[in-house]
Amino acid sequence: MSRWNMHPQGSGKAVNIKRRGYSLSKERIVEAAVEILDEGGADGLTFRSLATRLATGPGALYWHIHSGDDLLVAACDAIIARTVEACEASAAEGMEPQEAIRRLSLATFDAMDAHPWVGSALTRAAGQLPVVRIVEGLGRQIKALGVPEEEHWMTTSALLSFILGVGGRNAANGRIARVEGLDRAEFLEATSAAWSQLDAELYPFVRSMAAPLRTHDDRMDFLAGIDLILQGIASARNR
Amino acid sequence: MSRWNMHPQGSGKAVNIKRRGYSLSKERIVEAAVEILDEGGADGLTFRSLATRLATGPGALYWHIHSGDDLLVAACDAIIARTVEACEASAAEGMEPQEAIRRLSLATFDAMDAHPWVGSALTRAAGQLPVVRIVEGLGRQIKALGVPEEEHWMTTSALLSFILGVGGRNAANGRIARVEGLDRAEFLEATSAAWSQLDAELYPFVRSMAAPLRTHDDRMDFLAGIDLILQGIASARNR
DNA sequence: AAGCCCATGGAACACTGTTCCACAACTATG
DNA sequence: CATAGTTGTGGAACAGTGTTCCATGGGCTT
Repeated sequence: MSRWNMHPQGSGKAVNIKRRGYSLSKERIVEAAVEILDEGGADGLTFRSLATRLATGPGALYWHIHSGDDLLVAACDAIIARTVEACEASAAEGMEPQEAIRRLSLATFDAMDAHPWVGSALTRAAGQLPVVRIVEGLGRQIKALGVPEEEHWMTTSALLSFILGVGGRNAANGRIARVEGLDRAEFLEATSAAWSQLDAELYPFVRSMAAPLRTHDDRMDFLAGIDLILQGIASARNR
Repeated sequence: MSRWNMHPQGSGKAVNIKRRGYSLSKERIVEAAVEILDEGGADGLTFRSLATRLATGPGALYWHIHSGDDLLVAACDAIIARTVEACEASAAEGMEPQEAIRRLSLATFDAMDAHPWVGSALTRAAGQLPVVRIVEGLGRQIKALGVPEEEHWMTTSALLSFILGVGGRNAANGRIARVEGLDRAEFLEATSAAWSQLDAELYPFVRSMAAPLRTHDDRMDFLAGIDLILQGIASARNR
């Protein structure tokens, strides 16, 4: 049931300083978790590594956090919350819905690019707060776009799936590259090399993508994908 | 480096019967892995459970499989290979590219629906054989659609991201439901209930989606999303 | 028949998430 | 001010994981 609790801070009462010079709190734990995730990816975050960084034992963490999933969702939400907030704060008054969707999507992409673990965490946090924040931002604009009500969910869901799909893919790439000890360029180079050696009869298209893969721009492709969907929405309206 | 090996069967020479009445082989191991995955989800597959089912020890498996990732990718490919193959076999001669894309996408969706673990495995197998199979199928049709060459990768990638996004999301839902001990209907009910209790000021849109969420059809929404992208592609061509 | 090598499967290692509990530190009460 | 109670702590222990290692067995070649 705790999975369905949408309010990550709990009752959030003030806590006093304890023996270690500062006390544990969900905020402080999540903050440390984000640092570890940024440094070592999702595989680097364990209750041991987190406890070590906070100079405590694993058991103490469970007083504030109910499970590993809970921790990951909270860390994810720490990033997404500030991303969505910053995006809304900088939104102009009379902005076109399409432009607002582009901005929110790009902001999410950039957040997942800066913190690759967010991509996979978001997928695993289906229905949880961080996803809710994004859906809310997208959905309002879909509504403003004049999409018929019975298509609100389908349309929003399509955008969300695309965004999470890209994020998940990038996260997976990052994870593999990290395990393999490669940086992004080397990883693309390796994939490209593997693709160019595929059977020419069976995989002509993928082979022909080996070269473009090396130089393509993830961010531009992402935005182009968003525009594809937005155009699809627009053309569905004008029929 | 083994990660880049695109040929899952290795040299694949015939193997003779050994002491257990039948010998281990990558095919047989993968077959057992798929059974375990179908029964218990991704969390149910461990080298121990697999070894037990095959009446051997974990060490023996490593002679045929190089790592857990390797195992998951091979299992995933076993499903995707036959899915793509069946789809191509049933494709009519003069079929419209759009229709071919719809069919391949739906076939992939249905495969991920029948084997929910495939959704997450596919994401983690970025650039590997199973993804290559899907990209090849999509890409050919994109080409047939007359999309300009410099947009081939972006367009194919957009479709792929959407498909993997949906699959990943469904897989995550399934995983959570399994952990929580819920079936699909109960899971949707729980999510819907949680959404309807969100702050009305902060999340009006998500709240309004609580009801539709309960009755929506994943498969129809998926297909509608594909059509959105296809329409986007078409309208980009006619400008 | 001897030797060889592929393949096997069990033990061991270093890790994981999670639970448990003795105990410390702060708060409220008599 | 002493005492009792509550909240929080952190280390130990449990059951499990992926992976490596290696003594041993089976079948093939010479």
